[in-house]
Amino acid sequence: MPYLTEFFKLVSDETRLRIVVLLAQEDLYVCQICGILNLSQPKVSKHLSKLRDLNYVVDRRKEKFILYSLNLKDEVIKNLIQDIVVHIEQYPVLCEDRKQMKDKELFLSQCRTKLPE
Amino acid sequence: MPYLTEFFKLVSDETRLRIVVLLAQEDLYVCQICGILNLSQPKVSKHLSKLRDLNYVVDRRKEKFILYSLNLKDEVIKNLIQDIVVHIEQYPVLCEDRKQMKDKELFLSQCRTKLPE
DNA sequence: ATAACACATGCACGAATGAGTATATGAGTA
DNA sequence: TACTCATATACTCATTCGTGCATGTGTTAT
Repeated sequence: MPYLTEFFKLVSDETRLRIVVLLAQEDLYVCQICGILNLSQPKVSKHLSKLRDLNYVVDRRKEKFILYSLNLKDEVIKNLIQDIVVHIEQYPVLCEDRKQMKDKELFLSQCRTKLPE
Repeated sequence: MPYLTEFFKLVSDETRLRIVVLLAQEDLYVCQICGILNLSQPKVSKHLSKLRDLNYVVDRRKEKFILYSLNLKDEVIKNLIQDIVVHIEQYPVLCEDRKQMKDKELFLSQCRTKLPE
């Protein structure tokens, strides 16, 4: 059960919940997350590192960039996050984040170089 | 969304998660919770008061005793707790709590007076 | 009224946490 | 090699949090 409480503690921080929900919808680079959430890079990086240290996300380098993806192992947790995404209209902040994510140009402008792929 | 993060913070504490999962299965008196979890009364009471202040549980007095019940409003949260209960075999601590709960005599012995009903 | 019991709360303390700023690392490019 | 950019980390600080112990409140029974 430490897995459950550990995860709950992580997503009890609004920023981290927003990141997790974003990653549940799409793999993202750090600069994209900063752009979408409109938060400073160190802040985002620090939260990502917490998630990474505890293995809830994994990262892989792509040239100059680092791509993060979700890495949930517990079925209950996976269901939870999926359920949040399904009911995302109920959560204005998460909903807004999703819109920002879809608006490619906006968050791309955060990164001064063009992204891989 | 504050509702989500607020709840996650509450259940990021192991004791509170155990209490919430217990109450998801059965309404309980404080002394019963103490007995089942084998924790001091002030500790249990304090956690209950946090849950109560934020309206995730409600209490009603029955004679000398106070009965607590769960009071979840968000569908996603309700699903989550139900899902934990359904998969409870995966969480040894919660599983053990459930056994203690079913073993009436054990936790009744915690209270020196006989319970209502 | 007093005592016993169920429960709540106040206080003190150490530990963990999130934020901001500055700086370090590491890859690509000229 | 020097420089730029993407990302990570170190440091400080204020705040929050969980715990244990003692005590307060409200109810029942004698």
